[in-house]
Amino acid sequence: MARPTPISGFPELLPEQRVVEQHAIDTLRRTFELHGFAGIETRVVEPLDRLAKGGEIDKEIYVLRRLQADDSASDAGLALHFDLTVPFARYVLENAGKLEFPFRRYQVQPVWRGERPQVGRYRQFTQADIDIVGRDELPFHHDVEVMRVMVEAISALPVPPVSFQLNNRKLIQGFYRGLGLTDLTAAIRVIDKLDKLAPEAVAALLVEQVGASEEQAARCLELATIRVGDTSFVERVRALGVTDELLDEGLAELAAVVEGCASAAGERVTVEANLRIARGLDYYTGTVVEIFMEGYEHLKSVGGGGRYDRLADDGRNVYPGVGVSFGLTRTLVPLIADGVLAGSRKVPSAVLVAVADEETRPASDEVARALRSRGVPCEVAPTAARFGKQIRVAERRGIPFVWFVQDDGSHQVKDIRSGDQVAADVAAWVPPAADLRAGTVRPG
RNA sequence: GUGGGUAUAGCUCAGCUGGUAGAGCGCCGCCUUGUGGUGGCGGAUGUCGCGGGUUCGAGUCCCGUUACUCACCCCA
Repeated sequence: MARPTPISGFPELLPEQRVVEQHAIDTLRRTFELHGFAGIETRVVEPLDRLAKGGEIDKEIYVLRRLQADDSASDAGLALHFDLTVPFARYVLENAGKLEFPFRRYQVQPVWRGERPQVGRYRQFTQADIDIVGRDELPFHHDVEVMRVMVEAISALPVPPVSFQLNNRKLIQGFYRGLGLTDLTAAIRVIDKLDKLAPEAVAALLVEQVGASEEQAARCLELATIRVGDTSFVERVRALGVTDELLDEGLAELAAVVEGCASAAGERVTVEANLRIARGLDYYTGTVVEIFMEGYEHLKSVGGGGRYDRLADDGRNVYPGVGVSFGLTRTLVPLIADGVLAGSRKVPSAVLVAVADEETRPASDEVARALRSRGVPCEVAPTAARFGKQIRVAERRGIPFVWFVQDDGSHQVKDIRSGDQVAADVAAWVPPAADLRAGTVRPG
């Protein structure tokens, strides 16, 4: 059979690359759990009518169908989830009686979208989400909290610096209302084009499509170009002379989030108020965030999220939520491809136990057993080849140590990077902590 | 969904106006008979994406097809 070819948009990693992803997941999980977020995993399918809400994303949904399905099949109308928020909202409703609110959870799972793949854009990709959801109400301080947790989580990853660009929908909405603009959605859509169009062109569109006066359009642009790393945006917005209650509320909230995240931020993660960030999705009602990675701005955001006052609604209760999503695949796959990140070795083993000849393989097996009993990952040489070849087996796999059982029954362990070989006690030897497990390295 | 590019060894690629396929790296062996890496010598490997056409002859030209890839759209 001819060699199979990859399927575009469905990335697969080699073992030494998977190490990077696994390490990132472990790191995120540690931070999430430190903050009391519970891990859940939802099924990968949802009823199609729950996923399809009339958005453009609809046509990107993969539906599930049995090859021999007839119309009455019970799996008719199932589809793969395209994010983790919709399944989570459903999960909350389904288990509302068994969950404690406010409920905080993290979730790291693949999602599927039938888009045309490109760099950083896949049809199957893994997201890491954290959300906090309340019943009927969710105090604002959770907005600050959830952003802080993600700032901390990403800070612990060995990725290039990332930037949290924060805004608040109340601020935008209040500003536009105070300005006298009515079609908020249209205005946001036009402002979003600042990426591609010159400010003058955007202003023209505001006049044409949103019905703004030239004066109003100018004000909108002034707002949209405010971008600062502290709370000084409050004064700058006020200076624009628009007054509105909702605007005040939005300003206060955004200031609180920016300030709250500042102490968690550092060299690896910066936080800014960027008043042109809106996010396309309609369900955001307050805090919004988009995350960008330095040197990888062409990927667009590597994460995003915000506040949604109606995450879920069962008719009796509403469940407001606030959350952030981090695109693991989008972040990691390009970094791995560029050689920015790599696995430290191809196998978990820290030690290869050499085999002198097949008659003494049991002695080598015994060494491995002893090492494993102390938590040292190791494997026994596949063949009793010349020692030079056995060392090469280790070298190819990136295994740092080779263990030899001498003819007289004594033991030696060799660090094949330095060539140093020393006597070792099979009942006590452990590798340096840095060599114990495969990890992520930055070759560049 | 729309438009462009590409497809040759494990990898990166060369192969001119058509004449039975190459390099570098990697891999294997030996120099080196129980200790790798450097060096020297030797060696193996391809349905040239797939199908059809033109031709005495196609990796090369034409048509089709599939896959990958880039851009638009949109998003993590």
